[in-house]
Amino acid sequence: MDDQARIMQSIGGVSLAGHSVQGGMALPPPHGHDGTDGDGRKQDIGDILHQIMTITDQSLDEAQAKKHGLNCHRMKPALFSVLCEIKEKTGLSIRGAQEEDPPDPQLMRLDNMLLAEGVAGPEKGGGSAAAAAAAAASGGAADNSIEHSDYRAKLTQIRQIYHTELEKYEQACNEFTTHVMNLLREQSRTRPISPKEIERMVGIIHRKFSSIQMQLKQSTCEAVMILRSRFLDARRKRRNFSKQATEILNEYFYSHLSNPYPSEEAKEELAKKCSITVSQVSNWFGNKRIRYKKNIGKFQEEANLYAAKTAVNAAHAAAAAVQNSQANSPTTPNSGSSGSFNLPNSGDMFLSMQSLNGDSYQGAQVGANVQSQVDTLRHVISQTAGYNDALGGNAMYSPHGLNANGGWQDATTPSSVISPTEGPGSVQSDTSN
DNA sequence: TTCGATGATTTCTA
DNA sequence: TAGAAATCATCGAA
Repeated sequence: MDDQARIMQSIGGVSLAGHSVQGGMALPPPHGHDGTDGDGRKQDIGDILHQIMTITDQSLDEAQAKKHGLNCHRMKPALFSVLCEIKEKTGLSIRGAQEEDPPDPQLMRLDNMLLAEGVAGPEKGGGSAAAAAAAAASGGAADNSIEHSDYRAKLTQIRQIYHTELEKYEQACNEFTTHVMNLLREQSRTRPISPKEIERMVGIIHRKFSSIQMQLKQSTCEAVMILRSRFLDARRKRRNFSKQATEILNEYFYSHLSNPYPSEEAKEELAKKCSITVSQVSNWFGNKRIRYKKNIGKFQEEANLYAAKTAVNAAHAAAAAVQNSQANSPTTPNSGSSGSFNLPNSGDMFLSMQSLNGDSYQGAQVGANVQSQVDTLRHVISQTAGYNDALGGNAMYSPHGLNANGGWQDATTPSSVISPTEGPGSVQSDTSN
């Protein structure tokens, strides 16, 4: 029987983890032996194994001394090789089951979401894209910009916490990995630990830490989702438009009552003037049309007010234009551009002014009529608490813009439409009473 | 706290 | 796709 076989026998004799060691092993020749003293070697191996098995029962100093003795033992390299082979074989079967984990789809989803929200990946304005999308959905302007910046600030906060925690985890992971590797390297001198095994151990540690990271990512995603939903919910938190904005919108509405459908350009202009968005202008006109139609009586007073207001403005503009016209070319009052009305609110107003006396305005006649209207209106405004009182039951405006079907008449047929901005004419006759 | 006003959203239609 | 109509949700005055 050769050395190898004898070692096998001995190992088998102590039931070393029940492993049967097969295959050729290149065992180094035992120190100081020529391979003939079989009983002596058997005794040696028996001693070594006995020492190994009883090492836990010994005191630390004693064990250290024994350990040193074992390390120096002539049979140590042979036993070490056997253990290495056993470990290699058992390790392979374990590795086979554990290696090459497919990427976790949940982790991928989390990563993608964090990237999309601007939490993970390079700094790109703290998820400004997401915030902008949400802001666009909300259609807000000034107020939303506040909410937008608030959203960004909170997202930046989440991003900072996420990165700090991630860094902490990575640092802890690296420290722990280094520590374990050092320990394993240290231990590899006394027990068989292959570099592959160390690698595997590192992999296990990394997997453990990435599961912790996943929890962090999950929590971050939840935080972002909550923030996002709160931000989007804020869309419903409306704020009333400023008084000025409402006035501008109302002026347009009542001066275009025959066809209160502003064009895209007009909407943009109004949005600009009112510091709101085009969609808010659209909403406002949508609401206004519906509510006006539903309760015309209720809006009568408002209509009167705005009609008068528009009339005053128009009259001012007209008077100024006439004055200019007269100053520039007294002999030809209606020559050039100054002869025609350049009203701030064109459309109905222009039409109503044209039809004020049945004919279109010309030259000095315009000046006289308009000035008279202005004076009358000024008088009414100064003498009365409000148009309603002054006008009594004689409404200066009646909602002729609506047709029998409840819809607005087509703006392309203004001749059949009596605009509310006929106000000046009506006012003149009404107040003259 | 109530209630009307009002901005926003949703659903439907032409 | 714009607009009508219904509805929701909030604001703000009483």
